[in-house]
Amino acid sequence: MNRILSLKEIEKISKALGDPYRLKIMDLINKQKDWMQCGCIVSNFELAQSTVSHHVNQLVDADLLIADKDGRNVKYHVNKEVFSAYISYLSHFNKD
Amino acid sequence: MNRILSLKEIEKISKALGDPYRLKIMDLINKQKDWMQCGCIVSNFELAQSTVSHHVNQLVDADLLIADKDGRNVKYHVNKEVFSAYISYLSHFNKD
DNA sequence: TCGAAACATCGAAGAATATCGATAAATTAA
DNA sequence: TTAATTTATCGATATTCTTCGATGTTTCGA
Repeated sequence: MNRILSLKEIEKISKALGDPYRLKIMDLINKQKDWMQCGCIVSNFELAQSTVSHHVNQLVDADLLIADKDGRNVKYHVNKEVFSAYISYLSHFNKD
Repeated sequence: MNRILSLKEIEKISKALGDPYRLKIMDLINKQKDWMQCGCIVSNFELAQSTVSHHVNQLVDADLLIADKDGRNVKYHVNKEVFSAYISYLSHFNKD
């Protein structure tokens, strides 16, 4: 049922989460009911559009976000399955 | 009961886990029954002693490892409490 | 006391990442 | 078709990270 992540994927996910803006972007998208548009993210930070695009891309690359292209917009939502798998990996360090 | 981590701490932990060597070091220490000595870690990788020391320090800095100084040795063990708190934070992204 | 052992720290080189402005590509609206 | 909108990409620069060898510090053993 649960997807198993490789060490390389764990590394990529961790790296993606290791930045304050990316953490806040995740939070922002997670707070939305369904999805969130990229332009809306840009307006939340004092960063250039290209920089936000770069950050979001890293989150998509790490499979933490799923991008749905819709016309000229892109909508994002959190990949819960991957978070579960990540948590599952981390749980090894949690057990007695 | 569960410790609450700040965003800054979450970032630091994620960053600490975002490196293949550090992930393997965590694994190595976690597999030990009680604790692990630093020299033993060095012998597991093709890295200079100073580099391993640097990596281990980042893990200690992020509070993922607890260091017990014992004479001229240092013994490490996993900080399960912090892992619990980290997992607890990540669980926000996991809920429906 | 002196030398060896175990880690830490320092300084430097190279690699990777973050950030920006400019521009490109795709799509919608007029 | 043209102009505007949304996002992606590119090239450049600044910062941060990784890694090493050399050296420092502390502690143990002879």
